[in-house]
Amino acid sequence: VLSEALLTRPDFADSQRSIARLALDVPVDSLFDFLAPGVTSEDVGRLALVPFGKRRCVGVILEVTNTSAVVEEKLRAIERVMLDVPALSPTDLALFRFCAEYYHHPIGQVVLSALPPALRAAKRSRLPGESWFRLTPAGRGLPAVDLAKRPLAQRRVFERLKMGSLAEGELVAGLPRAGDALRRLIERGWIEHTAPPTRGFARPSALPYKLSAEQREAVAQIRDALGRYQPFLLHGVTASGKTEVYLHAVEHALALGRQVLVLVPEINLTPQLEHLFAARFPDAHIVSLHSQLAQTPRLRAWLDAQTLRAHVVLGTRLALFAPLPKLGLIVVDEEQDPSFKQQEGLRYSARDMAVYRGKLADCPVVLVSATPSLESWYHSIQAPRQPSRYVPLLLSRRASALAVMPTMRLVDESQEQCIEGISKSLLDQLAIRLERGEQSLLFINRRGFSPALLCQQCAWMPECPHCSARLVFHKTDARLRCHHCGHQTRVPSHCGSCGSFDLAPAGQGTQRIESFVERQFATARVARVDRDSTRARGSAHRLFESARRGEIDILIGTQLLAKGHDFANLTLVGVLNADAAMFSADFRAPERLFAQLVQVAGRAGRAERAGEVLVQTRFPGHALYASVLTQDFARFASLQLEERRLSGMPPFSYLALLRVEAKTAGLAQRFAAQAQELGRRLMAGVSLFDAVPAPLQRKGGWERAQVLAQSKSRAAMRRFLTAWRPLLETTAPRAVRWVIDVDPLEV
DNA sequence: AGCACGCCGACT
DNA sequence: GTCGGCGTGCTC
Repeated sequence: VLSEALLTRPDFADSQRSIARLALDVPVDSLFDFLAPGVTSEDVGRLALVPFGKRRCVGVILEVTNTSAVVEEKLRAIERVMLDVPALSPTDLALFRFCAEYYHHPIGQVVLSALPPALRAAKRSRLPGESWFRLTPAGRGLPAVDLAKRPLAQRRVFERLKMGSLAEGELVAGLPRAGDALRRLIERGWIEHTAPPTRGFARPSALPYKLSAEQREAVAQIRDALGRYQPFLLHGVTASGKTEVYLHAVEHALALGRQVLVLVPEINLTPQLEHLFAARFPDAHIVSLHSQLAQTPRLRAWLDAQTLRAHVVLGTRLALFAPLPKLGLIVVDEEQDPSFKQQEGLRYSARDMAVYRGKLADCPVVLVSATPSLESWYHSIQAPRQPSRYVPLLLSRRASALAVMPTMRLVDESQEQCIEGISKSLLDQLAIRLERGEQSLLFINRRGFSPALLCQQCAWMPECPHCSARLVFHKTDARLRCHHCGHQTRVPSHCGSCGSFDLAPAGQGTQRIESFVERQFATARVARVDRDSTRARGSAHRLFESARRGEIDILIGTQLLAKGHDFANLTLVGVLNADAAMFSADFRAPERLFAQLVQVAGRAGRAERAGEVLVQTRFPGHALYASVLTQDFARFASLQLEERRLSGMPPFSYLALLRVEAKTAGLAQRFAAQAQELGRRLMAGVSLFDAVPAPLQRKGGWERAQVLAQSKSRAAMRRFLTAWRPLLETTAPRAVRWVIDVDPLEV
């Protein structure tokens, strides 16, 4: 009787075996169990190669147990634990878990999307860079006689490691078949991988930087917070020296032997910032991480971060997931920038997750902006005893006494003569700058020649066959392009509706402004900066450099141009289509316009010459412009917050958006409506808006609908989504694609 | 997501 | 009689 009972007790039967639970890149919110002989809880966080269906996948070991709910026959064995890659730390895993839970995204996809693509690919050759090795305790205690029996290469490796840990290169120098020797020694448990010794830093070699009183105060507060969790909102007008403040903070963190993570919105900004960091911290190893990096350098940077070789990781939102065992400071520059929110797959906000990561790592998180998001701003103005409070750090003046704020002026388009969308006042000012040998910038957030082609007879306009959008006319290569799906065609010779040959471009884009300006100012050196002109790798950098050297008189471009770049000789900025934001249904449009205008205005007059900004508008009386003109963010923010409070929008509520896509509008709409109905029955402190077509109803051949959920309580929203999602999973027809977007940017 | 299985229309 | 369409279901 006893033996029977023992045999049927699963935990007894299982106590001898080891089962690893892995995160795999499948859209299922569960872990997968594998037989894993010899794997212990020490291996949690390691990557492993497993057979999965007909495939073979890389997964991450998240748990090690000895029981499984899966029937015995189904369990398969791990093929190999990847011991050459260090394990992800418990803190890294905690971040992934939180991310999966908060964004209601499958854990496996969160974990795997955080890994560099080179590690995700199952078939992988040697890791780049150098591994470091050391003797294990068993190796140190190894009797000399045992060693004497080993082949020569193994003995030599062993001898070399007696002196301390070594990089692979030095370890195997001059040894034949050294790879085998290393493997054998690892198998015997005599040597193991280890982290390379951390390099110490010399103090920054550059001259001491003179900080203003405000800057010093800001640095002091961040420095005092090193070693504990504390978010800051570093808010300063453009050119107030925000970068200098966080560089000082970085210096303090490095001096304590901590690693630093710096997130920036644009790939374009990383080389510039990398140079700045390299110059300031010559002894620190600075790596950058962004999606344009080739696989091998990206893997290398990632491993450098994980093995403590890198002191500073600088990158775009994906750098948030870089493993940093000694993380001591996080900086999010231009924290309001929409590019911190990923718009497909795992729809995470790198800024919000950075704050959580700071909590996990017990370190300060510095959000930096001249025009903070209203969410961050609201956190920073709440009563000091509020636990969620971000400590405000204010820089109210430009750093150089000589650099005055640019003046802003509205130009009423309805009162002025405009040629090709440019007013007489702006043309006059451009002429003046040319005469003085100063640079100008024309900002128009629309690439192409004109946003539409218009039949002069019947007002027909070519539209994208896959999207509910007009095709944009690109004159340089005589094509019509869809800016939403990439579809393109030749320019039609005649109207698709009435057959007339009288088709004309309607409205202005960067190309049209460029050609007009070139005609108007024949001697001026004109350059256009948009996604089309900077497609080739490095071309953006070359354009900016050439502008910086003063080889360009008039820059014309989209928001690519608005960010971060300093042109000392630039004294005039013209803004051409600011009004577009007024027609947007999105409740964040004013906030974005304000940020964009302040940002682009910040390009003017960064040195001693005063800058001037002309904003062309048809609505000069609009309330929004009153606060833009003063560039008074606090005033703008308090007006906006009042509106948000009245409308119950964030930061006074939390939003989640169910986005539905299907091949027919009916199907998308039906599922959205059904989802709303299902949700309505669960409701607990969450209100659901009616299912509606998405702002861009058709995109890339998919019809889109959406349901907005709103709640006063973040916890209630989380509970609601947790209950709603399984209902959607079981009821969604296969022809429907759907995703829950938590804290959506545009609704 | 992949990748199989499976059950109905046009082809050697 | 087979090739292949994509609907349905599973992967430890």
